Amino acid sequence: MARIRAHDYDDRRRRILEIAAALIAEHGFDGASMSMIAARASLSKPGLYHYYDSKEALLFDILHSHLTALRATIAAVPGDLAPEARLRALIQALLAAYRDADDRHKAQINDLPRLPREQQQAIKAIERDIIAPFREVIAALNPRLEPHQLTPVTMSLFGILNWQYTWFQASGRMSLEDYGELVARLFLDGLKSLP
Amino acid sequence: MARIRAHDYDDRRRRILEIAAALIAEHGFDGASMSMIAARASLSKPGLYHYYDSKEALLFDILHSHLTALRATIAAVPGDLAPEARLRALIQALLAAYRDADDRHKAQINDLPRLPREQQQAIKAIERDIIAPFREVIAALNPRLEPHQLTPVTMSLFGILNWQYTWFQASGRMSLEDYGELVARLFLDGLKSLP
DNA sequence: CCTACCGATCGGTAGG
DNA sequence: CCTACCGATCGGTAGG
Repeated sequence: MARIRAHDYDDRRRRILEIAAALIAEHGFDGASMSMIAARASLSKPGLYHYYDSKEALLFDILHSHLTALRATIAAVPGDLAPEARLRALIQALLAAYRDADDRHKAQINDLPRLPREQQQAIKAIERDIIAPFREVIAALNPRLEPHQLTPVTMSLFGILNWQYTWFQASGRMSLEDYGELVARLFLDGLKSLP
Repeated sequence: MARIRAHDYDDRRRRILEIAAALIAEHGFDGASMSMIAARASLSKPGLYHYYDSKEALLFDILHSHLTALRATIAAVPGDLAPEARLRALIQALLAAYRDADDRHKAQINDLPRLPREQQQAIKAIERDIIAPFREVIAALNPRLEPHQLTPVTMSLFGILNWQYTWFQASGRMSLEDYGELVARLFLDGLKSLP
């Protein structure tokens, strides 16, 4: 028989996830203890374990929910745009989804290897789903690119986008949308002149 | 009185540093224990502490020696080249220095926040020395760029270069030099057409 | 330079 | 008897 759960169980779980992501981003997966996470969530440690069976399950949920949301955002970008407009829209969608997700993004980059192999592969499969639309529109934008160049070119764009969290300041003189437009121009004009 | 040290003290220390960088890259700073590092280096734990006074000192030496070497490589790039040739040379120099330095690079990206504030700032100062020549040549290549655009454009290039370790396979069909040339073309042609 | 340890804290779970 | 926790402590291991 199914357990009865508090009516706000899902909300509480989500709140714990966000608190844990912030602490893991700050201290690393091993440095952020379940005690710290529990304390920050105003829970006892057994109370925390009521929501997540293990520290590993918590990390998996952080990464899985983050990447699932990114994938949904990318999948929602209209497919019938012209290639150039579509790449702009994909770049803006990804940057917008990264907004306020620095903690999860950092956990993804730093702590994915802390998960067991099968869970890592589940996460990496979602990463590939996110990359695929970019790869396809890049191939459409420059048909001269040879297959073995497509991954390096696509990953160059992801380098730009995934590195942004290390230096971008929302308080600076450039908005994230402006940066998306800058990246789109930089990359599109460079791409056109390849190889 | 100064202790007498083994004639190969510095070599042994360097070997420990490389072993430690590999283990920290694999397991994270907190996940790589001093016992693991000692065992891998065929040392007892107190033996390891003969070479490094603390785990923190070991991490600092990994990052400091890595970034000092990068800075020297960048500083050795001729200053009298034309801007376009100079940017190509800077890109190739940085990628060449990253070769076989994935462990140190990963430690830099993931574990810098594990150091105390002052040591972090010492490392970040070297990072700025590495970035500065890129910034200057980018400004020379496109004088239309406004000051507040210079950091985003420069960091876009560093995103490309610093992300490379996550996907690049030396065994693939593209060499690191070829990738450097691809990045130079992509970035230079994009840069010219900004803003 | 070793074995043998320490104070503390880890992730996880017992009884109530 | 249930769920939803608590205070206390488990076996192991961390850095030193």
